[in-house]
Amino acid sequence: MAVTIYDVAKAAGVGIGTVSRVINDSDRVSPETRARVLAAIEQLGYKPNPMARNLSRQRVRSIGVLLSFLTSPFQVAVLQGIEQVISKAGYELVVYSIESPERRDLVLENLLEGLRLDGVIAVSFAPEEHFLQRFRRYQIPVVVTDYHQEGLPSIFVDNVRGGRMATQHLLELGHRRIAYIQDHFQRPNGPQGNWPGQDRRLGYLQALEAAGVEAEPSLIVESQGHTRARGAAAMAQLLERPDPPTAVFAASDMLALGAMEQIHQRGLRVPGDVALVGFDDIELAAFAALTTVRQPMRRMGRLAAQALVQLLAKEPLETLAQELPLTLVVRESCGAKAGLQSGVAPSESTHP
Amino acid sequence: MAVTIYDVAKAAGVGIGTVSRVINDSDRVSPETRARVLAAIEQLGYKPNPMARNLSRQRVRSIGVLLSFLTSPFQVAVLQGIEQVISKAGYELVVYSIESPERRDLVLENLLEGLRLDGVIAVSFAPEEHFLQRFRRYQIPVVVTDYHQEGLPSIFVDNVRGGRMATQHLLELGHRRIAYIQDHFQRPNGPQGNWPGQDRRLGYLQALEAAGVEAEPSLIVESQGHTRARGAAAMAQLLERPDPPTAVFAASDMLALGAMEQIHQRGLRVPGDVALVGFDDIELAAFAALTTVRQPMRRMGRLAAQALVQLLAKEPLETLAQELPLTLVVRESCGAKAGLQSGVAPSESTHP
DNA sequence: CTGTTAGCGCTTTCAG
DNA sequence: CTGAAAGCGCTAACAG
Repeated sequence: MAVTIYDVAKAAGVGIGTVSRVINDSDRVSPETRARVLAAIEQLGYKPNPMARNLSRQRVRSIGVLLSFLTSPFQVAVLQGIEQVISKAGYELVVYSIESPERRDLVLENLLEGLRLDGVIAVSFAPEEHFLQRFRRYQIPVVVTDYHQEGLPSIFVDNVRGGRMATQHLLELGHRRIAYIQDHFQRPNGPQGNWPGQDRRLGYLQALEAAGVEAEPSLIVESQGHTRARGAAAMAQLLERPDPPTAVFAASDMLALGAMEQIHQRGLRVPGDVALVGFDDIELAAFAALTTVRQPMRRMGRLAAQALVQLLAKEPLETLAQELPLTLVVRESCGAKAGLQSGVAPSESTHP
Repeated sequence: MAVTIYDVAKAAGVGIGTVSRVINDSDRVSPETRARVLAAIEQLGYKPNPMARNLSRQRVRSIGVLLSFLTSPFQVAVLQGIEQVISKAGYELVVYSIESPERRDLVLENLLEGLRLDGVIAVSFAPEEHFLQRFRRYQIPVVVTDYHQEGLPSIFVDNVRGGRMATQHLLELGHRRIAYIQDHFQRPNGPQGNWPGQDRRLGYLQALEAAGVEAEPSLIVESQGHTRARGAAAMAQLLERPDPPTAVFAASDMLALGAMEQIHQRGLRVPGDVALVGFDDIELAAFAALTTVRQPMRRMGRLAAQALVQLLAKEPLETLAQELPLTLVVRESCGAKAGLQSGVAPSESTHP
């Protein structure tokens, strides 16, 4: 096999304990000894074996990210932010994709029983309390993004406010019959039973009420997940009504874009016939000239990863809850004016 | 600590070797003994410790994916395909993002010295021979996607043909001054020194030649990487010429979309003033109504992962090289006709 | 078929 | 400060 700590010890004429101390450069070792050991390491080309290390330490120096990977560009953007920070901090990034809420517990279970990760980032949901307890027992910090969980380090936006912003925008445009396309999950994403889409709906309702517009329950359509197909289906449902809405707020850009397709397919135009507002500001949104509420997605990921890295370094966090700002991005739809709009910068541009 | 193999052995009244055999259910153990052990396992809630296992086996039951993650939707799509298969096969998915070719060797180095992965998938490049040798020595299979490497399991498309398809399409439309926007890397992605973008250029040149059109070297513009900004810059360069091209073939959709933005920004239209063809057929392409050459991205990932899983199961591969088909997807640009086009189905739709 | 015995390579007490 | 020794929990020979 490869060169081990024993070889180094022998070569340096010290005990393996000393070598261990040197490579973990924490403990006190006399400068001379250290130098000798370092020389031996250098000369032998010694590399500590991570697996042995893991077994001893009961940790693997890698962090897990839980997300419904295949579903949403939003989550991919968050992941990108996470990756930036994590890899720089020298951790491995293990990605767990969860297709359905049902699979979530299974994945969490495996994750707890499996290789012990150093930390976990949950995207768009918070693990249930009994899982959190176990993570705590194993001393595995958990950070949550896109979801505000009391008592847990969370990076999030004010989705209620976001829902208000979107709806207010439509109200200001003069719309009164405003529909909401919500992402619907079978069960809540966290103990509180609320999730971003639900908070956005709350904001939507608040805005309507503030404007003195009575909310019509049938104008709230639920679609399973954030795909274009779902958005299109929801929109179709709305357009087939005898009294279709004049404006639609969708819980995500993907849903909104699906809705937009549907609108165009019926020969209608955005915003001429139906006004549309999305949520997230994914890259696609700029291309489709979709008006939307922008979340700082990559930043969310970066901050979450930074918080985790800090936690792992035993540094205390200044704040458990970090709220990030939302921005309403108003664009003119492609349907309204020929040509691709590029008046508004695409979300966070890729930095070189 | 948790319950170990010793506890199980004691409870079942057998030796740890037997327990080990049972949990690795490979060897011959008498049915009764097995039943007793299984009962003890069940009763004690025993879970094998992956880290101890790793150390013993010198393997970690996880596969690494190397890609330039932040850069391209194409690679994310491939990753999605990989994830589907890998997680189902019970492996962990470790993502390594490589921002620049220079970092590549560093990552490979760490990967070889670090936790031993069971297998590796390289997206859009092939590790150099000396790395491959080391992987071979460690018995870590390597599969390559989006790149054809002799002697290595590769999933790929015929990029030369793709380049030809795109260019022929433009030629058939009557264009003669056709530019090519290439992704340029500082150095080749593999021993052969060719990479998808270069092969596409080759196809471009072949098509021109076959049509009796003399290629003009200055119409080939190189841009670093696959971002919209790069595409826009390249397009700007082309449009500022006294004799701009009437058509442009870009090495990727991202580059093409950047080009499209630039074209629109100058008040020109696609394809009216400048015809445009991209490559990949990422989801954005459908929205921008971009004509493009479609690659089966997710399938690429799935096949690569399947090949790797097979290799890890010591099953021989039927074929080392798997070529996947390309499709020319013709769309009308948003600039040509108002309204979002949805005549052509978006690439692979997300399955429920 | 099955128990025993060595490791795997490192971390971490625990005495010096 | 440093060496020796005891694991970490499991796999894999090796004798029965």
